[in-house]
Amino acid sequence: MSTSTASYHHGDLAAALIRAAMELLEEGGSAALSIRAAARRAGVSKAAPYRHYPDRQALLSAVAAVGYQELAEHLVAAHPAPQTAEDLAAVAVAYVQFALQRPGLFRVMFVESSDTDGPEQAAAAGAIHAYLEFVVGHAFPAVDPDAMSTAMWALVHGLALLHLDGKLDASAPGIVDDRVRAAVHATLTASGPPAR
Amino acid sequence: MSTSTASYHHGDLAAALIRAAMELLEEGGSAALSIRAAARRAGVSKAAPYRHYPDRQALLSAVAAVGYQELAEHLVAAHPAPQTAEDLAAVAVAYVQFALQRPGLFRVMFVESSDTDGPEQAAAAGAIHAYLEFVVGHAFPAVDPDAMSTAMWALVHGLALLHLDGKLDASAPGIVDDRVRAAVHATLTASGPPAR
DNA sequence: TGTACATCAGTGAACGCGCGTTCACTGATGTAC
DNA sequence: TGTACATCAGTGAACGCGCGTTCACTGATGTAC
Repeated sequence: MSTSTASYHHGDLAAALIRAAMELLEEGGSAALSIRAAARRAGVSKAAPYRHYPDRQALLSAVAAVGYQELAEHLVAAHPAPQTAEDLAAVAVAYVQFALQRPGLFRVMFVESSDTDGPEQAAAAGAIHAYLEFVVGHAFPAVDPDAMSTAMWALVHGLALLHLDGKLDASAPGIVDDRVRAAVHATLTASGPPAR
Repeated sequence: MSTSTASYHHGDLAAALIRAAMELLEEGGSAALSIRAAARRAGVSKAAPYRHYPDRQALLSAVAAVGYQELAEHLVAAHPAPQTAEDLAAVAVAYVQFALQRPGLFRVMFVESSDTDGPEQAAAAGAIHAYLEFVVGHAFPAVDPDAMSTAMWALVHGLALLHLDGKLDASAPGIVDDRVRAAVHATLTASGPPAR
């Protein structure tokens, strides 16, 4: 818990606070992430964080920024250059698994922001969208690539949150993966509406 | 604000508290919904709500139950018996609009529950899924109806939350509707993955 | 190489806040006879 | 029809909580000369 040198000056409090905040998020959800709790966990006084973050929202934003970074890495790791529907499904599974494994972080990234999401947040969201557009466009040349990639993002995002919020059964790990894959395939292999 | 008879006994505090809670939700989001605030708004002492709801969570659950009812009515009103892709898109638009018009309520219904969601909540979620399955199954006989309806739900749910959380532009009302319709059509008219 | 001093990153006490919840209570209601 | 009494739905004061944030402060660091 303590750094190598137990000095008066912490050394890298800014980063330590983000780390502490992430841990709090994993343990107690976003409600558990307070400036005071982060300070406590970093072994520092209640007021110390204000040297690095002007207010609570700033800390939240910083955490979210790191989260976006990690999500991006996680997606790329699932499949660097998806070509087929299976590849795409693997990326989708990765997205949902990220949310399920780090629900607090995921919520801070996507659900807590609305009010004061800085340019970082907006850029990160744009990056995700752009990445999906690229990936979907390559793997799946649809009639309307923009609509298709938006749909894909909404699909995985919706699956993530419905599982997270207990609206879809996520009790066993395999179930979720299968459901995500099935949903992606059902979406991609639809054959058009019936005659009217 | 006051009921017809300004008596010591309220008359129907249980319902009045739900109404008050809904208003608070519209105005300040779920964070603004406290037992105390609801009591205040209903013109009653802080302790009075405990005659009707054992704790905060119980009030939240009651509010969510009403919300599910209203969402169901809203969807049916959009189209009683969807047959075509357009009909389905109309229902999808209704779902997203419900979320955008009543964000606080929508969040309580879907995002606040996880811990202690009673059987009501589970039943309501099941009802939504069943309704979608019925609707999607009739309008769109896919290979895997269950996967297709799950995908549809996740799609609209994801669209709702991405707009709600500012990840997709929702500044003008028409934009959202168009985007939802485009996403639904892109999903339903996909023509299968490219050869591999 | 040594010292004076500015700057920086912490401390700890305090402010005021709204919250959930409990408690002994009291006024209103309605029912048994 | 009238009265005694049980029950019910409120009151208001109080508990303890953790929070965000501010403030004057002090110890550590590093730089100019």
